[in-house]
Amino acid sequence: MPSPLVLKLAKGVSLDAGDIAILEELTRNPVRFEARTDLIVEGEKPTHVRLVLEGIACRYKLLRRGRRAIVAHLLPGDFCDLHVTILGQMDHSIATLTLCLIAEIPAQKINEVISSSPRIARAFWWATLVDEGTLREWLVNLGQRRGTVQMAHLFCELYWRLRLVDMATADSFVLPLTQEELSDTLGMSSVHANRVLQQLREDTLVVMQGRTVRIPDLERLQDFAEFIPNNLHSTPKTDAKPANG
Amino acid sequence: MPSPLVLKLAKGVSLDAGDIAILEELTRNPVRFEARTDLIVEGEKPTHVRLVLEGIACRYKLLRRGRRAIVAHLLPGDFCDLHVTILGQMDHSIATLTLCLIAEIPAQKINEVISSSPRIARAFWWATLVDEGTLREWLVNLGQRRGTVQMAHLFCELYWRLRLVDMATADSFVLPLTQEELSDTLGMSSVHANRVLQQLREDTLVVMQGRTVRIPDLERLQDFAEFIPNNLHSTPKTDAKPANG
DNA sequence: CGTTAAGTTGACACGACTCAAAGGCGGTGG
DNA sequence: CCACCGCCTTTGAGTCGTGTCAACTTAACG
Repeated sequence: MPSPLVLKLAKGVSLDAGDIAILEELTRNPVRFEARTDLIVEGEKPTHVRLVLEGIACRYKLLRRGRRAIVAHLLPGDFCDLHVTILGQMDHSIATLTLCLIAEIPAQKINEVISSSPRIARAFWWATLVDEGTLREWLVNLGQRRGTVQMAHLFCELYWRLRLVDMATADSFVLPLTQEELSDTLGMSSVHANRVLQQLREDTLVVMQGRTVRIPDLERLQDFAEFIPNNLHSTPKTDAKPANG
Repeated sequence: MPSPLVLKLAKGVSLDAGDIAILEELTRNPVRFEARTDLIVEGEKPTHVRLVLEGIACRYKLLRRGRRAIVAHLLPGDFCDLHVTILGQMDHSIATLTLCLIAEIPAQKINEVISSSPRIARAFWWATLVDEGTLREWLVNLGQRRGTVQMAHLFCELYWRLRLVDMATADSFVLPLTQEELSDTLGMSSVHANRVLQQLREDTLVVMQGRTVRIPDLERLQDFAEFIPNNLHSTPKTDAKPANG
């Protein structure tokens, strides 16, 4: 079974067998982290490049009055700090949200890999740009939409991103986040997150069974959420059929 | 007089005379664009790499109900679309806000420059990471703070970023943006932006004289705004004295 | 079966949006 | 030099979304 890194990068850049072998090699000997564990804390200087193989992690910042802002979700196949070694110190922290398997790759190893294959170098750039695009999408979401639409948009994004690494079925995915964690990413109170979720369920835009989120009508949810799949740069351009069902 | 690109990059990475000459070369023959002109529109595929030399531009997305979300301010020294040629198409548009001088650099030229000097390559990476950090900072600003604090935070950011390219004095800078443009970046109505500005002036956190913003007490404004200069990765680490007064 | 974390509910306060209209300011042309 | 015009800024009033506080219910786990 291919690593999520290969699954993801292959959707943006075409890789040959040699590239894939090199990438798989990077993900050997992952380290296991319990849920809610800091991987690196604001102010530290990262020494390794980290890569999520299993589970969900997040970038976050702590603010006054005990508030926490989650500024990114790190899913399988996502780098935590590719090239951040260039900056003096972390401007945010990274923590696991669920139980995670993380590959820890020496920064030097990354540089070797980049110079060994221009396709891999390109793939890493692509991943960086996709992350940046996601960040802009979040910015629009937080700035311009109200609670229910925000939450719906987040669900659409998670659906497609998880789908990209074969972690979602055609109409559902597992979401192991608490309402408080959702509220920290959308910048709303957890009470309001709860009410927003109730609203979405009442309108049957989503159906929640335990920790799995089912989307009865993806078109309808995406329309409600003003969600444009293209902006993730990794979703099908014309139809909604993913590469690996 | 050095180009803003050199001024900016030199604060993150040490460059030698040869690097500087190469960078200056990139900024020859800029093109002039009137205020409120689209440079590139969502969906297009960029052919050139653009660089702001004078004026202020922005990244933006158009949304339903005629709303516009500004997701980044592009100041002198900022790249518009470094490496975005890797992605299929633009997921946002770029437009000037004021009269601008823009350098248009063939993508191939960028690649040549990067391979000619590892220091320049590093400097470009650094700039990309700084942009990403700014994006995260905006995310926190939009998600977690209320109107007046948001606006104060934006002013702090603009102050330091303009200072970086010698476009701000010790306690003031020129802000040629309308209240509507400010409101589009902070995700609030222009009416509310107006009231928020009145509040800041009443508290003498800022003094506005025409288009110049004066900050009587930077410490006080930054404290009010929860602004942490370090997060721009380009401001002094310990004291608040900039490199070029 | 007790304990703890997560989810749910209600009441109230306030920030922010909307609509609508009036005032200021800088341009342009007569 | 003044009148006009358009764009930006400012104001007011009413509505609605969201935050806060506090208590209660449910689920998870040993």
